[in-house]
Amino acid sequence: MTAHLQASEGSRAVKRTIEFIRHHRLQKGDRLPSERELSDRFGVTRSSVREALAVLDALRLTERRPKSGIFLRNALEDSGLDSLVIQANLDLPFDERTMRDVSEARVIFETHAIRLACARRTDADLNRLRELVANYSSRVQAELNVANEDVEFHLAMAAASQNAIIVRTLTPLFLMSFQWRQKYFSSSVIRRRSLADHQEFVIAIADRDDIQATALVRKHVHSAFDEVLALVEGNGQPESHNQRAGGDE
Amino acid sequence: MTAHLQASEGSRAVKRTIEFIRHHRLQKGDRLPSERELSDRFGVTRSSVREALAVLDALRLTERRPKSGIFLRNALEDSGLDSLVIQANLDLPFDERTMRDVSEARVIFETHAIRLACARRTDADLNRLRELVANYSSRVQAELNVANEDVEFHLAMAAASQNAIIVRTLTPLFLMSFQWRQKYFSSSVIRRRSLADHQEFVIAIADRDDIQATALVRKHVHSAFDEVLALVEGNGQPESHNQRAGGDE
DNA sequence: CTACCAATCTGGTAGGACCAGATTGGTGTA
DNA sequence: TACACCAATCTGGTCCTACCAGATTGGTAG
Repeated sequence: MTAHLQASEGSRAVKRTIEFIRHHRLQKGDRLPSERELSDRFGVTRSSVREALAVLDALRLTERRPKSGIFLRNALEDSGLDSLVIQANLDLPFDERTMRDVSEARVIFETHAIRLACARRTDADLNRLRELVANYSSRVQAELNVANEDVEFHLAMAAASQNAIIVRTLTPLFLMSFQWRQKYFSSSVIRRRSLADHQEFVIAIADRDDIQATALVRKHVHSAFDEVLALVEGNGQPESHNQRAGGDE
Repeated sequence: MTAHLQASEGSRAVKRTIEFIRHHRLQKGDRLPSERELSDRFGVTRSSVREALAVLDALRLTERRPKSGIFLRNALEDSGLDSLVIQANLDLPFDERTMRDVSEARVIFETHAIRLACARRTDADLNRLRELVANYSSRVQAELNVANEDVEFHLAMAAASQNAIIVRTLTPLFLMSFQWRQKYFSSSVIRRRSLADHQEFVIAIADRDDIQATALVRKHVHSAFDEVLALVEGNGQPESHNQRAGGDE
């Protein structure tokens, strides 16, 4: 449901193009090879390349100038958050700096989301959170992975802030870390600890206790980040790595 | 440089598809017409439709299931922030609720960005901010629009937080409001007031005075939001409006 | 050295073709 | 009547070819 089981040629082209940009250290304003050359280089049709470029355009990474060429609008590091989700889905690695920034941003954003949730949450929000915790709990007892359910719960908390933009901001931060999350929750101990945290979250939000709630965020996210950082350690830098980038097939 | 002067068929197809989703009130899980039907309906080639769908896929709005169909992955309101930028570029309107959420989110995010900037800003950051203010000032005196320069300055402040994710989060919030910004800064009085604010920002950041800096954010953004809301007032709700949706040309 | 023009290159768009799995509706059987 | 099965149809995925017209460029004439 989350991972693209069989990557389409379009997705491949996106990945290859991003790798190309990284490999050649292209900077803002630099020009990419023409569509025809990229299609040769990647071994796919120009149609597929064009689909990929449409995506990169939407992510504000490239700019296609008619009758002229394809140019880098922003450095890879300056594109939108959604591009991080895509890079994650394509198994492109992140550097530690990015992960650290994501963690910090998540604490900040989620802290405020929770604070607002404490002030504005409706009874419906509360019921939904309780449902999610119940479901989470049953999955934990069944020794199932709860990576999806964890995201669901945290987004539901964010939704209780009644601010859709905050939810839409947190979403990519969760999605881009889905793979780490998957590994993270493979531990039964961690699943149980996480469940306990979630239960505390619900209590705090029910009591509108934003002091307790925000403290929980810090604890919850930081402990998770430490674990994840240990897991991902040694996965490789963003530069010059060829992780499963062998032949065309 | 910002607005696409002549929309490509691919962009048109994106716009038409979003309008289709809105018009038919499609919800998460609903199925869209086939590519071939959309291409008929929009009067463009399937290639163009496919480019558009690739974009909508990247924005996590749709999901293409091979040999089956195109389905809505999320409601329009739940897609990523980048989709808001695209909607803004396509002249698709936002409802007041969204604008209010954006304003609130911007205050929250930017407040934290400034706080971090006060703590972490380097001398280089400070120099850059001063350069930008100088440029801003000269443009104000020349009675030029400073919509671009305003975004530049605020993003530079965010960059001084040394957290790239925060910058990448604020970017779409600025970009999606570029049109309002354009109108907003058409007033000479507002340009001067904004310049004064910016100068105060630099002083606060130079002194690492996060109390003053965060207070400035609130004042700066709120006053701007009020003005903008007045400007946009009566632009129409997100439903059933046909703002310049007449003939094909 | 400069001005100018034509060959070339580039993105944009159209249209057609084939593949193979998903879907569906009708048929024949129990 | 109800169910199982199969073939026609539909769908997304990919490839290929062909034009168009503006941007670019390299060589040539002045």
